[in-house]
Amino acid sequence: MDDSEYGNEVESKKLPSSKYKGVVPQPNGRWGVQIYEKHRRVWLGTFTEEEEAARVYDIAALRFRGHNAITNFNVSFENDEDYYMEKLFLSSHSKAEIVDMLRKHTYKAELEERKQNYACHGISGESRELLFEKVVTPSDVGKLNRMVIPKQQAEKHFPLYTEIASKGVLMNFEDNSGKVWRLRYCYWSSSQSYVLTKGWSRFVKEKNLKAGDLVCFWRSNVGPNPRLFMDSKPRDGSGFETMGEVRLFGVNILDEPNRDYVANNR
DNA sequence: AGCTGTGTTGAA
DNA sequence: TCAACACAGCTG
Repeated sequence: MDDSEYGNEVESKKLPSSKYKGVVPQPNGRWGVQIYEKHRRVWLGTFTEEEEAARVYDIAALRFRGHNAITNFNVSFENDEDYYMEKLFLSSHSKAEIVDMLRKHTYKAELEERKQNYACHGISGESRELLFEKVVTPSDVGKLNRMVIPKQQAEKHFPLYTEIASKGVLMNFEDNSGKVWRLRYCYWSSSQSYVLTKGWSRFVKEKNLKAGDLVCFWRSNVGPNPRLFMDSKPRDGSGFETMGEVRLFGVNILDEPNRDYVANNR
C-alpha cells in the first residue's frame, strides 16, 4: 500500500482543515478567514498564523454579532478596561471599516492608537475644557440641516474672519466614543448667525437628537494639537450621567442595529 | 507565477 | 450558516 492515506500531507492535494471557526486553508499553507452574514460571505483576509486568523474571526464576530457571538477564544473579560476599550472601538467603527482593518492587518495598530488617545485625553473629560452647551431648538433638529451657535459663544470660541466667514471652515469634532464628526462652520450674513451646516444633520440623525436636548462643546489642549469635542446629552438626564463614568460598562454598545455594510473590493 | 478571494455546492 | 473545493483573476 502507498502512504497516500496517511502521513503524506506534504504532497497531498487535500488541504488541512482548521480547528478554528471561520478559518479556511489556502493552497499555499496560509489561512483565509471568512464570516457569513445574510447568506453572504464576507472575506476577512489571509494570514500566515492559524491562530492569528482565528483571532481575526473573533473580532469580526464581535462586531457583526455582538458580545454574545461564538468565538474561537474567550474574550469575556467583563469589567476589564482593555476589553471595554475594544468594545468601544468596535462600536465606533462601521462593519466595513473593521473588515478593512482586518484585511489590511491594521486592526491592532489602530486599536492601540485609540487606546493611546484615551490614555492621553481620557474619556471623562478631565483634560477637556467645557466651552459651552446649547439646548437645541426645534429648527436645529428640523429640516434646515443647520444648528445656530449662539453668537456670543461663537465669537468667543470659534471666531471667523470676514474673508472666510461666508465660505466657512471645516471643523473636526470627536464625540465620546472617539468618532470624528466633520462639520462646516460658517456665518450667514442674511440672518447674522453663526451656524454648523454640512455634517450637522448626520449628527442629529445618529445621535437621535430631539429639541430640548443638550449639545456640548469642549476643547482639549493636551497633546500635540488642540482638539475639539462635541456630544449630545438627553434633555432630562439626571444631570450627572454626562460621559465617562458609569454607563460605560454593562451597556450593550455592540448590540446596535446593523447599518451600512458594503463589501469593498479593491 | 503565485496567491487571494470568489463561485459554488452540500451538509448541518 | 458553515466549510470544502476548484480555479478565475488579481497583484507584484
